[in-house]
Amino acid sequence: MSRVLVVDDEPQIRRALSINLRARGYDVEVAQDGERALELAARKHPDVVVLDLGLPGIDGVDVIRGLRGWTQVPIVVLSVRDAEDDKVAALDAGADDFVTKPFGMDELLARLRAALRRTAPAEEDAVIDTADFTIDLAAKKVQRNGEEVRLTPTEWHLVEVLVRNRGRLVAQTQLLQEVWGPQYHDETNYLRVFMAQVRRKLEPEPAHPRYFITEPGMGDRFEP
Amino acid sequence: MSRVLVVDDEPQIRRALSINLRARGYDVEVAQDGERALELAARKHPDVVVLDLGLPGIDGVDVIRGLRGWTQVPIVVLSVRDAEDDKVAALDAGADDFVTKPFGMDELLARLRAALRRTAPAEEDAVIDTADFTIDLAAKKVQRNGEEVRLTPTEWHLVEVLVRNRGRLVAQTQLLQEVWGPQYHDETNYLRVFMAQVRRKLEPEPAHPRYFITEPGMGDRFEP
DNA sequence: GCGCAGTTGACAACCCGTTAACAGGTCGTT
DNA sequence: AACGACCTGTTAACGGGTTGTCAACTGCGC
Repeated sequence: MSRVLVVDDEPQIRRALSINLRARGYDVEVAQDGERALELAARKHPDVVVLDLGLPGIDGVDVIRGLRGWTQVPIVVLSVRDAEDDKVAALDAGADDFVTKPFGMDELLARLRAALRRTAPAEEDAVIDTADFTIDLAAKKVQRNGEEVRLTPTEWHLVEVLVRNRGRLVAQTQLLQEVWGPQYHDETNYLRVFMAQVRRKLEPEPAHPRYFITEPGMGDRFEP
Repeated sequence: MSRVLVVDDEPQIRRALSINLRARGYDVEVAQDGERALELAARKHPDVVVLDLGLPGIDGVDVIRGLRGWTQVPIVVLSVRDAEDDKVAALDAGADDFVTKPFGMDELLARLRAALRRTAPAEEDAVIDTADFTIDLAAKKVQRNGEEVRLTPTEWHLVEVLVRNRGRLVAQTQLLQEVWGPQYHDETNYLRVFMAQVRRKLEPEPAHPRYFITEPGMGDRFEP
C-alpha cells in the first residue's frame, strides 16, 4: 500500500499517527525534525508527506521548499488554528492541503486519500498498450507476448516516470531526481545503464528503440 | 488569466468573491445553485471551481460528483465549521481542498493559487500551430507533415525563446544571451548558423523564410 | 555463501556545438 | 553607376562531449 512520511516533533502525535495509519494498511515512516524528514524523503520516496509546520530546527515551510526542489510528492500540512499566515506561506511554498490541529483522524485520513488520489493515474489511463507490450501502472506489471516481464524496483520506477509523462520529453536531471533522489541529479551513468536494461527487456530491437527514446542532450521520453 | 467558477447561494458572498477575484485578474463566472453550476461548468470549462456546500436544490456533494463525471477541474469547497462529516464526504467525492467559513480572502486566494498550480503543468499545453508545422512547448516536440522533427538542444532553445515571444521582435543580443549565456552577446555567428539550421528543418522554403524572420540589424522574430 | 540489484569504470561510436571560409545582398558613399 | 563595408545565409570539417554497451565489483537479504 501507500507509503506515508509523518513529520512531527511531538512523540505522542507521531505515535498516534503511526498506529492509526499502519492499522489502515499504510507503510509509515516517521521523522522528528526537518533534517531527518528531508533525508528520509530522499531515501524512501514516500507517496505522501504529513508535515507539522511547528518544527524545531528547520522551519516547516523550508522543508516544503526542500521537497519541492526535486519532487512533486503531495504534502499535507498540520498546523494550529489561527496561524493563518503560516498556512498561506505553506500553500505558496507548494503544500497541497492542510489540517488544523486538533484534528479528527477521519478528516486526516480523508485528506490523505484525496492527496493520494490526485497523483494516482485516472482509472482508464492506468493501462498502456503498445504493439509489443502492456504496462499496468496500477498493478505495477508489464506483459510482453502474453508473458509477464519482471522489472527490478529501479527499472520499474524509471518506466513509471516515463510512462506517466508519455509523449513528453523528460529532462535527465528530472528523471534522476525522481527515480534516485535529489543528490543524483548528475549521475547520468545510471540513466544510461537502466535505460539500456529497460530496452533489453521491453524493446523488440533494443539497439533501435521505438518506445524508450533518448533525445541526445535533452532527455528521454516514452512514445506510446 | 485563469477562469474561476464561483457557486454560492448567498448574493453577498458571490458579490464579494466576484469583486475580489476580478481585482486579481481572474475571469469570474458565478452560479447561485447546483444546476446552473453544472451547466456553466460544462459551457465555460473553468480552470477552478469554488463551491459552497450548503446549496438549495442539488446538494453540494452531488455537484462535485456531477463535475467529476467528466472533468478533473480542481474544486475548492466552502463549508461551515463543525460540518466535519460534510467535509469528509466532499473530499471523498473528489473535492481538492476546502476553506472554512468565515474565511479570509488571503487564505482563499492562496488555496486557489495552490489548486491552479497543481493542474498548471497539464494546462500549460502551449501548442503553437502553423500551416506547416506544430510546436509543443511542454512536450518539447515539433511535428511537420505528421512526422516528428528532431531539434538539437541549442536549436530547440532558440526556437523556444522565439516562440514564447511570438510576433515580437527579439534583439540579437537578447537571443544570444538567453540561448548561449551572458558572455556570448556578440557572437552573431552562432545566430546565423542556428537560424539557418532551424529554417532548414522547419521552413517550407528555407531560402525564403516565412516563420523565422530576421530583421536586418535588429533581431529576429517568429511569425505564427 | 549465494543470488539479485545497484553501482562503477572503460571504451568505441556517435552527435552536436564550434569555427572558419565564402557567397549573396543591402546600403551608404563616392 | 561603381565601389566597398557590413551583415546575412550556407556549407563543411574538427574536436570534445554524450551515449550505448559490456563487464566487473559491491552490498544486501535469504
